[in-house]
Amino acid sequence: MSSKVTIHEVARLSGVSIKTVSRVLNREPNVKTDTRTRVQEAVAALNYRPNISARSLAGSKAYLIGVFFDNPSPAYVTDVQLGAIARCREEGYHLIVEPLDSEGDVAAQVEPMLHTLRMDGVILTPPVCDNVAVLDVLEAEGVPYVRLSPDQDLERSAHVRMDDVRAAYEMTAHLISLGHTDIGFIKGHPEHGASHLRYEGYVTAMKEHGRPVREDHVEQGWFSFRSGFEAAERLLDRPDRPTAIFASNDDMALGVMAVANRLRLEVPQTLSVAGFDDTPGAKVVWPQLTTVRQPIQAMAAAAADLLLTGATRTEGEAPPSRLLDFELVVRESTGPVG
Amino acid sequence: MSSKVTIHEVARLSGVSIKTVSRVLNREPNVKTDTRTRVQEAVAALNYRPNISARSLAGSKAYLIGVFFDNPSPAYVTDVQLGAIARCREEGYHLIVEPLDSEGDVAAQVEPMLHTLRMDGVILTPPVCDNVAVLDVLEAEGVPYVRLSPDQDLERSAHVRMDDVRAAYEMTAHLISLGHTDIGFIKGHPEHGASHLRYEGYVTAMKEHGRPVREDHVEQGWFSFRSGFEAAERLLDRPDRPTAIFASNDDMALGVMAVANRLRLEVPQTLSVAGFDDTPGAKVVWPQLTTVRQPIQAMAAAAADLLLTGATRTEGEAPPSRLLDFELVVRESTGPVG
DNA sequence: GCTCGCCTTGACAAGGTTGTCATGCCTTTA
DNA sequence: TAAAGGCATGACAACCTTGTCAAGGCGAGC
Repeated sequence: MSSKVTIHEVARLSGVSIKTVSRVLNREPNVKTDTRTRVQEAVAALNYRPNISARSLAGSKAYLIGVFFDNPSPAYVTDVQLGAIARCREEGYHLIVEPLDSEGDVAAQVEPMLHTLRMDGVILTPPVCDNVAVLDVLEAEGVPYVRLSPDQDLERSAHVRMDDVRAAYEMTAHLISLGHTDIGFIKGHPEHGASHLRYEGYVTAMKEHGRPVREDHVEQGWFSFRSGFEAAERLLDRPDRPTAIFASNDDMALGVMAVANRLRLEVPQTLSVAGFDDTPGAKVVWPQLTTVRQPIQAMAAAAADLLLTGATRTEGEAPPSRLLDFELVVRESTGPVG
Repeated sequence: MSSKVTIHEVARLSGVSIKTVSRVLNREPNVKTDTRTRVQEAVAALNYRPNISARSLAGSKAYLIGVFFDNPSPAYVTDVQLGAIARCREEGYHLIVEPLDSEGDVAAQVEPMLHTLRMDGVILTPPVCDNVAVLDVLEAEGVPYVRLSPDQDLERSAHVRMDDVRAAYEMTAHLISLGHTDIGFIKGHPEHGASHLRYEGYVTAMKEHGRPVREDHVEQGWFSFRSGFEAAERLLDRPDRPTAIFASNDDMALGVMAVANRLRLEVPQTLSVAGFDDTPGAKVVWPQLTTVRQPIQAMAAAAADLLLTGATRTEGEAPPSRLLDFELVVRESTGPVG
C-alpha cells in the first residue's frame, strides 16, 4: 500500500501554510524564491504527489485531455496518442481515450462522457473531426477542442493539418525527375477531403512540368487495398500503360504492387509505385514503398499544445491553426524509367 | 456552457435525502422500489450526471482503468483499447492510456502516475506485462492489475491468455490435411514466450501425424518482416525446399511471400504460406494470408471484467485467469500440394 | 404484547485541493 | 513623513460525493 502523503504534511515539513505549497505546485507567482525552494525540497523528501481528484474538484482543471476517434487505422490512432501524451506529460495531464461507434448516434455518446468527466480539452481525429453533431455538443458543453486534419469548415475551430497539396505535388515532381512522363494516378475516397487535395497536387505538378494529365491514366479508388488492386488492373493490363503510378494512399499502392507482381512487372525497373501516408505496410512489402510521411505524432503534440496553452480560448479572434511539414520518404519502389 | 446539476437538486426534486439519491445511483440495496423510481425520474428530468472527481475523492473508486503499453504493434494496442472500453462503458468507467517508454526506467514512469491518479485497475500488455519492476510498483501501490498474454510467472497475478500451443498445432494440422509433408517453420523472437509455445505446437502436430521435423527446415526469425524474408531465402532457394512454410507471425509470413514472389513461386500452388496474429497486413497482400486470429478485443474485455468485478481481490487464493479461444483464419495463401 | 432484528432513510463528517479574501510588511511616491 | 500600492502569506470556505452511524418503522417470534 502506498502511503498517501497529503499537502498538509508537506506544509508542516516546510513550515508554511497549505496554500503556499499549493502555489508552489502550481507555479504561481508571488512566492519568495527561498520559500519556493524549501517547499520543493519537502515535496521531494516526502515524494508527495497531488491528488488529481481533489484538485479537479476544488479547481477548474481536470488534468485530463480526451482523444475521440472513430478511425479505422490503428497506426494512425496510436501515433496520435503517442504524440498527444508526449506533450501532456510535461504538464502533468493524462490522456483519456474514447473510441466512438460511428454506427450509432455519435453525439449521444459524447454528451454523457463530457458531462461526467469534465475534460480540459479534446482532440478530434478524422473522420469524427468533421461530424457537426459532435462539434455542436462540444461547444454546448464549453469544452475546448482541436481538430486534426479537418476537412470542412476550417474556420470553425482550432486545428492542425498538413499540406496535402504540396506533398502530392512533390511526390509527382519526384517521379518526373526520375524521367517519368506517363504517370498514372489513383484517386482516394471522394468523400474524404484529402482525396481532392492530393489530386490537385498531382495535376498541378504535371501541368507545371509540361506533362499532360491523361484521363485514361487517372482512376477512381476508395482508399482500400482492393480498390487499388482493381484500379491498377485497369491501368496496367494494356500496352500503353504508365511507367509510374502514384496512389493516393499506401493501401492502394500495395494493391498496385500486387497487380504488378501478378503481371510480372518489375518494380521499379518497369513500373515505379508511390503511395501516401507511410503506414506500417509500406515497409512490409518488397520492394519497400516510396511514400509521404505525415508527421502524425507531431501534429497530435501540436494539438495538445494548443489545448494546454489555452490558445483555443480566443475571444472573437479567428481560432489558431498550425500547418506542419510532411516528409517525402523515398524507398525502393520508385526508380528511373527503365 | 453546461448547467452543472448537483445531487442536491435531484434530492430536492425527488423529495429524499442526498444520501438516498447516492444509493440509487450506485445501485445499492435497501431502497424502496417506489423511492428508487422517483429518484431515477428526477435524474432523468434534470439530466443529472455525478461528478466523477467528487466521487473518487469521497469514495474509494476513481472510475478509471489504465492501459499500460509498450507494444510496437498499433493494431494490437488499438484492439486492446477497444475491447477494454467496451466492458468499461457498461460500468461507467473510463480508459486512461499510458504508453511507456521502454528505453527509460519504466518503473519510474509508472510510480508517479499511479500515485497522482489512483486508478482502480490496470491492464498490462506484452511486453510490459513481464516487466518485474512494473509489477512490483503496482503491488506496492496496491493497484489491482491483469496481464494479457503474460509469459513468465503466470501464478503471480490475474491474467488472460490464448492457447498458442494448440493454435500452432491446428495450423500445422491444417497444412498436413492439405497434403503437405515438408512443412518449414520460422521461429519467433527467442525472448518472446509465444515463440516457444508456437514452435511446440508445430512440433507436436508434426510428430503426431508422423511427419519428421527436419532441422534444416526450421529457421530462427525475430518476428520482423526482414527476418522472415531472410529465413525464407534460406528455406526456399534450394531444390529440396518445403512445400509449405508456417511462420510464427504475420510479418515474417509476409517476408516469405515477398521471397516467393521474387523466386516466382506461385502461392499457394507451389508454396503454401501461413502466419499467425491476423494483423491488418494479412489482408493487404495478394493472395491474402492464412493465419490465426487472436481474440484480442475479447481478451481485453475479459481483463477489464476481472478488474471491474473485483475478481483480482483474492485473499490467499490463486489469482484468477481466463483462457480464450483462437480462430483459424483460412484464406488463399494455403492450398493443396500442387 | 414485547423484544429483536431487518429494512429504509437521513444527518453529518470526511476526502485533499484550490479560490477568495484578509493581513502584515516592505517599497515607492507625493 | 504620510499615504498608496505591491508582494508574500495564511485562514477558511467551497467543491460534490460517499462512508459512517444513528434512528425510526415494521414484521416475526416468543
